[in-house]
Amino acid sequence: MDKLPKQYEPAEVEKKWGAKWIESGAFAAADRSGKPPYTIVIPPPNVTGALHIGHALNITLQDILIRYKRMDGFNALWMPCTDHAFIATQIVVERRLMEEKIDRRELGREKFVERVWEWKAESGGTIVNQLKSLGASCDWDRERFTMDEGLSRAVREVFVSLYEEGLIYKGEYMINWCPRCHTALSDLEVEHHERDGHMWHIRYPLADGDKELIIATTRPETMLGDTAVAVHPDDGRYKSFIGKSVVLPIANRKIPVIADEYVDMEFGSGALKITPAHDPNDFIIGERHGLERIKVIADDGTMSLKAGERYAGEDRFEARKDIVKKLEADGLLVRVEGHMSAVGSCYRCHTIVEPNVSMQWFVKIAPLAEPAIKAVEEGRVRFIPGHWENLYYEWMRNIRDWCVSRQIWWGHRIPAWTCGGCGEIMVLREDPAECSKCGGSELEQETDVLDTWFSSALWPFSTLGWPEKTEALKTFYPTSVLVTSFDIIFFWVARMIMMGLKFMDDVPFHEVYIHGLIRDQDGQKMSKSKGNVLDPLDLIDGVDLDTLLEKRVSGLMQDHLKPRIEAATRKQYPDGIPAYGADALRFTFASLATTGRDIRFDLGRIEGYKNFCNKLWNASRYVLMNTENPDDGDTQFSTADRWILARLNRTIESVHQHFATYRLDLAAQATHEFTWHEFCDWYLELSKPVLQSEQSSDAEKRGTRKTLIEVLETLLRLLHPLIPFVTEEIWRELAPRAMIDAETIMLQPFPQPLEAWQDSEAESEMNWVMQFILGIRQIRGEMDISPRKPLPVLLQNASDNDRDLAVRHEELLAKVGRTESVRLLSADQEPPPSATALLGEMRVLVPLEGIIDIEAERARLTKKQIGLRTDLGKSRGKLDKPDFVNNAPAEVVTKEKERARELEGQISKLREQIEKLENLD
RNA sequence: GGGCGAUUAGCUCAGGGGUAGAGCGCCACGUUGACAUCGUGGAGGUCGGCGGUUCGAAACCACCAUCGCCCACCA
Repeated sequence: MDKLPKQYEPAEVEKKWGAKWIESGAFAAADRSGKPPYTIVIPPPNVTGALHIGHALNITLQDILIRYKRMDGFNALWMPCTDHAFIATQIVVERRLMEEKIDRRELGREKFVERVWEWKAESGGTIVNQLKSLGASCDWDRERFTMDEGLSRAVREVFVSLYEEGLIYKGEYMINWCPRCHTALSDLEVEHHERDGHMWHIRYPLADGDKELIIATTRPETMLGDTAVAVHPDDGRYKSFIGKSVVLPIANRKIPVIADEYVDMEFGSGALKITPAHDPNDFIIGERHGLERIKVIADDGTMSLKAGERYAGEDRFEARKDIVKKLEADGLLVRVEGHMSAVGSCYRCHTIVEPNVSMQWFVKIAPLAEPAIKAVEEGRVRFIPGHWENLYYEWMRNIRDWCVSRQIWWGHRIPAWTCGGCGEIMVLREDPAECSKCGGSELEQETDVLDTWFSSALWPFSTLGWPEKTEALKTFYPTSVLVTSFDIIFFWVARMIMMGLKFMDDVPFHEVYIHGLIRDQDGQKMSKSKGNVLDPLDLIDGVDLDTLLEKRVSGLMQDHLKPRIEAATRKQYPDGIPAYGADALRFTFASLATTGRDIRFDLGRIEGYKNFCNKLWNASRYVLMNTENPDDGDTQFSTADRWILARLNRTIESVHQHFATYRLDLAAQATHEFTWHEFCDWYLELSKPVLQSEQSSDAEKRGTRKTLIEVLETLLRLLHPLIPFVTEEIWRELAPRAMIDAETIMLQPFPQPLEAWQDSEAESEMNWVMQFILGIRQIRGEMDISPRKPLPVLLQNASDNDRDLAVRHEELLAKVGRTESVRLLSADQEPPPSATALLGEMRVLVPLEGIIDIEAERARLTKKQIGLRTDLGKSRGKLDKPDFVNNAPAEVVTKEKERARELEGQISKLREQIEKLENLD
């Protein structure tokens, strides 16, 4: 076989098949067998750069499922897409512009957006290449981008319909404002982190008289915007204050003391400053009491003119310091204490967000949430694992209106126009030429864009052509399963369910398979700023240390982290990362995709699975070498032949089951176990005596050759979804020997269990052979006998069945177990001193003379005996208890009794054997 | 303040009311015509703690501890 090198080299094979598959059109959805459609829509990766290893996991799991279903005959569609990821992408491009010393504002909106499109082309290309390297069998001809024409039309259609229905409204409300990104954020886009802060206690003197209220605050700078102080109406301490005024320090404004039940009497002094323009609660209280909203912090995070000349233009955190100083100087600061509080920050740039009152667009969400909750309750959408449903319910039942407008440039522009003449606001499907009310032509389009998740929410149907009633939409909606990680259940999954139900009148998918998040070896979440990200391509192709270092420290927001990241990287990958190949990476992902939440990525495992690919490769070389000249004469199948088919059959059954329950880890485990430990370790070894022996007939040889081909060919198909490249490469060589003429394994049927392969008789017979050989090996291994030395073996107390099997499998025992001879002892024959293995009631004896250290054998048997005694003790302990015998199921009791009896038998046989050895001294 | 998850061999993780598992690592032996990216054998765990249910718990229940995560307007 000069064609197949001794070692599997993934690089070339993967490159070759990656290209061929795409050319062949095998990835395209097609009704090939009349089975129903099976659809997965990809969670669209952001066009912010390259995919990290978490994406690679997500992609791999989907590809495994889609390849499985495609082979299984379904009309399998995997929709590829990328997401414009508004803020994230805008930040990336802004940063690149900064490197060129260009400010986005100087460039202007139009030019800036052009630059983003350029970036999108580059980044989108990188991503698609990464996907292809992983073997992702997306239907590439259908590839979409959230901002392409069709999807943008869908966005607009949805926006306008919701507006017409009154489910979208514009208004001035409290929102989260990112002073760096200069945009509103939805509640979800704000991350809360506990931070060390302070609580300042400040005197607010009453306007009349010498009394005062003590106010506690964590944000003194907002006091400049206070328009009231609130106390609880039932608070005896302050009843007399209600309706009076206090003088707001520094600002020297009079503000009223109001009563509101929101105030917690127990907390602090029981008096609360009210800043309706900069605190969500105060905003609500302010609405209740008709309070003025004074916006003292401007959109860029500096103090506004309304904060007074002294502070205007000063950064909000600087102003905080200055205000505290001033209060202290004026004797108005009572005390300061340390205080931990959860501070919100922008999920993209981590700037601390400012609660701000602002004119924004909102989606009225409750009417959409209700049916979405019901869909999950009724099981029309099922989460896997199921406990994620709790999280979904929790959020959906407390959901608040969704702020969807963003003050940035990159994204779907809101289709609303304001007439300069009459002020009419129009929300339209088509760009208007004139005002619908006054006919004026001075129309100004809304500058805001939509939350990126607005378009993602439509993804399952917008990508299939909606609002057109396309054939694709009819065929593939609702999709089958959504594969994603838990962190976007709210952002994306919930919103897709809501929008799908609203606009398609059906759920967008039936199942949501939630997989874990990949963490690094220390359990840390992978992130660019931690410098612990891994590029899937670096695992596939390998990377040297210098390149890896360069990748990890370039484009870092915080330079001071560089040395630490460098040191950690050098320590963990002193020689860079070797090339493992895509199959090894995929198999690793599959085997790590357990039900838990986190996945610690462990290089040890990927190395093991690279070896697995090599093992399969070499097993295949063996099969190919031994099946070169097939002929179609008579065949006779050995027990081993029947056994391996029976084992294969069981493996196929379990793989189907594991795929159905999304336990790809178990599917990987089952195939790994079969391939390595049954097919390679046993069957290939058992096939050698047959193929190499002069004694075996041509029919027997044909039987074994045929089985080798049949098992391997089936196994390749079974493994293909997990490790597509290496299986395809081998399969192409092997297929002609299996009389299969086809271009690709990808479209071959996925193996099905066959009744004809079931064979429990062969399984128990082979079990005997294997136990026999294992016994001999154990003696060999523990007695330090060379594996090459053939051993004479004597059988004592053999049953008829034992005799039968020993004769029938003499050849296997000789070649695989390396026995020199196997002789039966009759009942009255006294065996020579021997090393012993037990096989049921039979003793397998290896005469010691000249071979074995008697003392060592005695020690070995004694040790074994102690182990068995411990087990027997436990077993008897159970059987001696009447409670057990009376209450446990009869079946269990019987089994336990049998077990005890067997242990007793084995112990006594060992004892006799030990005694014999002792008598030799 | 609510909620979720995890805790099993040195490491990474499966499992699951009746005999404690895998891979890697470790020790010993071994270049037999698929594979040294390998083979054979071996060592290694009172399954986080304390109770409860049960004939029987590592598994089920309650509580606790540790770690991780999500949600949350107590200033």
